[in-house]
Amino acid sequence: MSALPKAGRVIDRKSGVAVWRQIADELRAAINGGEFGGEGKLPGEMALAERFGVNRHTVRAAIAALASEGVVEASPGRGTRIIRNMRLKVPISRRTRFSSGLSDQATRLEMSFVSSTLAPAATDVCEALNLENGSTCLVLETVSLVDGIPVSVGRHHFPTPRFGEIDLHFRRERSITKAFRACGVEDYVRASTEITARHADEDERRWLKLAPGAIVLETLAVNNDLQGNAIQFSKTRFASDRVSLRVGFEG
Amino acid sequence: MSALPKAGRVIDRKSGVAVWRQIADELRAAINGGEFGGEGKLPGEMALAERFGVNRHTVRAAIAALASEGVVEASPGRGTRIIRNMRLKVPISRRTRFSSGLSDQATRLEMSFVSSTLAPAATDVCEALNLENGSTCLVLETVSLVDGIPVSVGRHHFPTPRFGEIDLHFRRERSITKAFRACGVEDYVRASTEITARHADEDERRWLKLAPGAIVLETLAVNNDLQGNAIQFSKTRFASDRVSLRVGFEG
DNA sequence: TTCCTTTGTCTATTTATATAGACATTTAAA
DNA sequence: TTTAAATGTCTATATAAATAGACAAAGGAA
Repeated sequence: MSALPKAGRVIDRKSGVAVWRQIADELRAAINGGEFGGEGKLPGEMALAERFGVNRHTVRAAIAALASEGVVEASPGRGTRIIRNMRLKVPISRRTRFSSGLSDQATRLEMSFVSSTLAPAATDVCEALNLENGSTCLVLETVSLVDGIPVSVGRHHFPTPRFGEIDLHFRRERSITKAFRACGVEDYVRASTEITARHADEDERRWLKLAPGAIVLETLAVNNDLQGNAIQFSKTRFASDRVSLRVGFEG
Repeated sequence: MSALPKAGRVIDRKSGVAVWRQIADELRAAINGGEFGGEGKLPGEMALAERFGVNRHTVRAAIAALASEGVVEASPGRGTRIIRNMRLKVPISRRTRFSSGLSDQATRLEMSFVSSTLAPAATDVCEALNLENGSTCLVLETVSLVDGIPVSVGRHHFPTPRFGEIDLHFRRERSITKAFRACGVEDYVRASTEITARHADEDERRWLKLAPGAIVLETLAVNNDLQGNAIQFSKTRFASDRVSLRVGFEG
């Protein structure tokens, strides 16, 4: 829609967002978009300052933020190298489990246990799971790491008494699919998923090691067993600059 | 995960995001989450200042930002009323068209024409549509309005020569489904969708009337005709605080 | 080596953000 | 009408962000 080439200044100075942070976000997006992929390093600070129409020191602040995220590494004389530039494609389809669709994109996949609680579920959870209002659910909280980098935090609700001890199985197996199997559920399918985006809150920033102001993609999903009973309600929040959600309808 | 009640201060002062903007985003999220739904108005400025641990003037800056977005309206003596608090649920399923899944949530649905262009398509578009690299596509740009509020901007690619004049049909019908029908496509299905989130750029802010720093949900979708030929590649960007994407697998 | 480029560090100045307090204005309720 | 509670508007001050310039230090290439 814009007639200008992308060299123009895309900085908004009345937004309540510091210029260095806007530049850091632009650069992160450009890196993830592969703009500097060939060389593997950023243009010089002076060149970036000219490109964004700001002072060199402002660019330095942006680069410092990216360096503290582990995205780039600067060294005098050599320039600023790009460390991480891939965005994981997370499949969202009728039958995808966490690990199966990712194994070709990463070498090390973990789903770690954070906590588990037995508590009455909120109204929306009960509705999603077709439970009577106030029913007790087992709530399991997890963090998923890909090659050691946290990509998502999940809060999973399971109806009791059927899955009242699924957390024990999960802690042993580190897999929800296997934990289900240990509870007698051979297979399950995704019934629905709702996706929103917003700024990460304090807890999400801590678990996902996100910079303040970062964005999370939140998915609300319901899984059914093969008899059509709702067996899991999950709220998963992905670090949006590390993933893209890939929705497929083939399965 | 946090043990504190939500009254605690969630403001990050080294984030590069102004405190008033953080508060505005928190309040918008709280409004959309229905926290003040019962009364239909915000707590007083002093109460909010105490809740966030900031000065009253900082809260005022946040409320001014929300007022300019049309989310709230303040008047002396009466307080700050909430104007808009609903988040549209946009269905993403195998067979959903823009208007069909939304008609029960809004009274007025429009899809307006912005521009159309005939041009060689980029590599990723050609791949998605199974075209030879550099093939010419018809590019249609649209804005979708729900009850007069813009919720998404779309850029749709159609292969030529088959759909070289679909823009004319769209301008007459204001519906992609009907425009397809005029081109001899009786029905079509969603083949894949990829979803990401990021900050809105200048053009998106203008078309969607978004505040600086706002978030958009971006979907990349491919539609096939019933013979399995890719006939449409669409990039749609939704104002994230006005919608949630509802993925369903029933159809 | 020498030269040039690149990042790192310092000082200084200007502008934007945030806090603090005082007081006016509007509205609804006692 | 009186009172209380709410937003609106001003002044003043402290802190953070951004700009500007100068020079040091490290790395790569001729």
